[in-house]
Amino acid sequence: MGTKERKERQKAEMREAVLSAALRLFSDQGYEYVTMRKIADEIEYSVGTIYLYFKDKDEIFFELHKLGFEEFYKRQIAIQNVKDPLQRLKEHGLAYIQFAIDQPQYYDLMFISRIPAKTIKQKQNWTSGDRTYELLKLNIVQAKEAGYFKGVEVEVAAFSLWSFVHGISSLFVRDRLTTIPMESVKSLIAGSLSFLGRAY
Amino acid sequence: MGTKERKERQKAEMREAVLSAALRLFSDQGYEYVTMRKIADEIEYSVGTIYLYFKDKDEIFFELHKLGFEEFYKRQIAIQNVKDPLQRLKEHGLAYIQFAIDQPQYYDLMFISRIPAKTIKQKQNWTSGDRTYELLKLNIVQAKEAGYFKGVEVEVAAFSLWSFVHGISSLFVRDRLTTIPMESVKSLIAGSLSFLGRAY
DNA sequence: TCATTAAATGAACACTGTTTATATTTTATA
DNA sequence: TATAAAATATAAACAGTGTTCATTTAATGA
Repeated sequence: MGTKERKERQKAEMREAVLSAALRLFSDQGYEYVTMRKIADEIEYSVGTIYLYFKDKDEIFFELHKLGFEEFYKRQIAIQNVKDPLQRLKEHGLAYIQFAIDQPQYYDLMFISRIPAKTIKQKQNWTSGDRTYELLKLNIVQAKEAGYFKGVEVEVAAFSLWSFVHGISSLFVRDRLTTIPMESVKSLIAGSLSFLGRAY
Repeated sequence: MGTKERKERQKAEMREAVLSAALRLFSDQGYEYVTMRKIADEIEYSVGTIYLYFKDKDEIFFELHKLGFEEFYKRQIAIQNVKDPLQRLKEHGLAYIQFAIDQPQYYDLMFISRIPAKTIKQKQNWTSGDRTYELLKLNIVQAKEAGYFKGVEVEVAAFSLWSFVHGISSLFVRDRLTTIPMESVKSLIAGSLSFLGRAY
């Protein structure tokens, strides 16, 4: 009598197949090149079928969004073994920017793309993002305990650091640094992180 | 025999009308809501006519891009009368962010929107942007002369400051700060600029 | 076996930017 | 001034987009 369970499993598999196809297209060419018909072709189903498993394209968008944040969080956690609080904070920033460089499409989706109006209201969606932000704040608190960030509120420091790395990342991802050769960009980024360190 | 001149004037007027309609739609709803047909409706011509005056939609995009940079540059210049080099630099940053808050659609177009592939190669396009960047570097040099930014390369400082204000601006423009009430955002921005000042 | 339910389809809708054959208007010349 | 030539404007068409829906096909349980 496990037909119900099997059906649910099949439904999950179908969703998985759609997402995996979307991800494949997405990683290759970026989000705007992912069309419903291309996904349908990829999984060898008709367009209409996708709409039996996903409300609309935005729902697929949001699932990718979630996947991106999971990968992102993993990378940030991996940095937590660095002992020195200051060094850890720097690695944190570096890992942030490196993610944007390695996975520009994901970074775009997560931090730059216009968020569908419907999605905004669901706060729950951002928990994966909040998680990393909490991690950043924790690292700042620990740096404070080690004597840094004297007289700076944690909220202000966190906002500043986020803005900074996001600024660099988004300029890179949206091709505003193309006049600068890639090598120079790397040394500029390194220099900038050092410069920001003076404010700690 | 002034028919040639008149024709040229009429051509310019038509381009002007198209741009002004595009700008109107654009300022109201943002770039993605500007369609060729809506522009045509607005100026009471058929769609095809627009293509006699503009190669494609990107050309209209780029004209708006230029207009935005002009307004942007004006604002930056207006700040140059501030005497104290440090204060001037801060006002510079504030003016930058304020532009993004006042004219989010323009800011988006200038610093966030994907640049059409064709446009990238025309370096000349970015002169208006370069102009402001040169102004920033000049202000940094002058701050250096006043004893700030010791041991920091001008290029690094300029890149850092730009990344910072762009980070804030683009998070704001692309709705990544919606969980924070607007009042808090303002004080966060003020706090951040002060925090960054510690690195000077 | 067969009626009922679920799943999949492909055509259609309304929209997008762009092209093009056709029609209209303006210009210059005979 | 009449007319051929050139410039300008138009509407329809093309290929693409996300989405919907009547219809067909497949799976289910009595």
